[in-house]
Amino acid sequence: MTPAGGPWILHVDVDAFLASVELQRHPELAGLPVIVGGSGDPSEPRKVVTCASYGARTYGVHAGMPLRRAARRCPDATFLPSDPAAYDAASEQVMGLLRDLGHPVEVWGWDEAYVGGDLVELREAVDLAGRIQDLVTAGTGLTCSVGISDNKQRAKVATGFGKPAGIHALTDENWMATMGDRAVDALWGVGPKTAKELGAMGITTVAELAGTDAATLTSAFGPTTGLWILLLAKGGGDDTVSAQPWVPRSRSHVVTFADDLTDRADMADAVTDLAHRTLAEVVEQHRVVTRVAVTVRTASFFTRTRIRKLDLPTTDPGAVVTTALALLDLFDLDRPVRLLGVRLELAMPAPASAPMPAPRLAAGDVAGDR
DNA sequence: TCTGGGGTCCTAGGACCC
DNA sequence: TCTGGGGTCCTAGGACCC
Repeated sequence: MTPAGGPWILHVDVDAFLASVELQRHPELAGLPVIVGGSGDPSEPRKVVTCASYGARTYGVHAGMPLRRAARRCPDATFLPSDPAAYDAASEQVMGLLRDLGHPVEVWGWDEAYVGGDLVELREAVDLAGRIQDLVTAGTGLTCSVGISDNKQRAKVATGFGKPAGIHALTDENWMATMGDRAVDALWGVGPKTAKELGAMGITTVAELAGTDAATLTSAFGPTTGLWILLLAKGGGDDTVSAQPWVPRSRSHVVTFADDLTDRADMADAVTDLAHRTLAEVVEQHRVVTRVAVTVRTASFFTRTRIRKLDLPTTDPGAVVTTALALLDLFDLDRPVRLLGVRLELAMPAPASAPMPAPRLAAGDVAGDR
């Protein structure tokens, strides 16, 4: 008998991606704890672990942990600087292998992708998952975990049960038995804040959330979010897999300073530099800036963002930098600044095939009739 | 032991217009 | 002149994810 659900979607997740790429490049470190982050110097303050190998994870080291704490927990680890170009290349290699299978591949960052297509029988999906694992390992030396379900959110949750290097399927038949008693934040898209708010409403488990009526959730979380988390709890989600390349909405850079800035001129210099760097990348991608945002984080971690729309979409450094500096000036800069950031929002290219929308004039809505 | 960097999407509220 | 109802644009802030 075929389990309810399908067509099936695979979520492919390369295990400990950054650390595993480094282990491929440094075979002598195989099996040893490897920690990627910062410039590779574990004594650096205000730097954190970007990725820990499974060897390092056994010491309690994980992504987001300050490097200095990681060094205390695992003094024998090898600390390596982050090398984005190497991860780009490895990622491209993995995604290329996936695409070669002939199914639609939706890339989700460096180390994740959804694979869709006409996988009607669960058996086919499981077979494909196994082939993907073999292919990726043969082609790159990396291992990956694969989750299978009939939508992306549930497939992603399934992957968690397969890690590392495993395959796991979540279907209508095993969803509640597997997830019902777990805390709501086990759902992909439900985080600590929503979990806390749900908790205050007496809803702590996935099964309880799934049994809550829609009106209760929409009044607490709004019409979109309320219905969405209800759908997630029932095992639902987005079931589309698009092979169309992702068009980024924005590009940004932030810097956390080793020592807080107190001099306004230094802050202006930093914002100018961030704006130039970010814009250069935008121009390289042949994109155009529509809005400029500046973020300031003070020593007390108080964080605020100011944003301004440009009069016209532009790639002019003068316009972008001037706007960024004007935004910086909107802040009270009388406290030490820990972080500054610049984000550039980008004009979305018009879809080539979409026809121009026809002008709409409804009866009784004639221009100038009021 | 203090808390990185790069993203996306949703909601709320004010301004403004019809 | 007052009032109601809708719609869009804009910014701020929150939440979440890798």
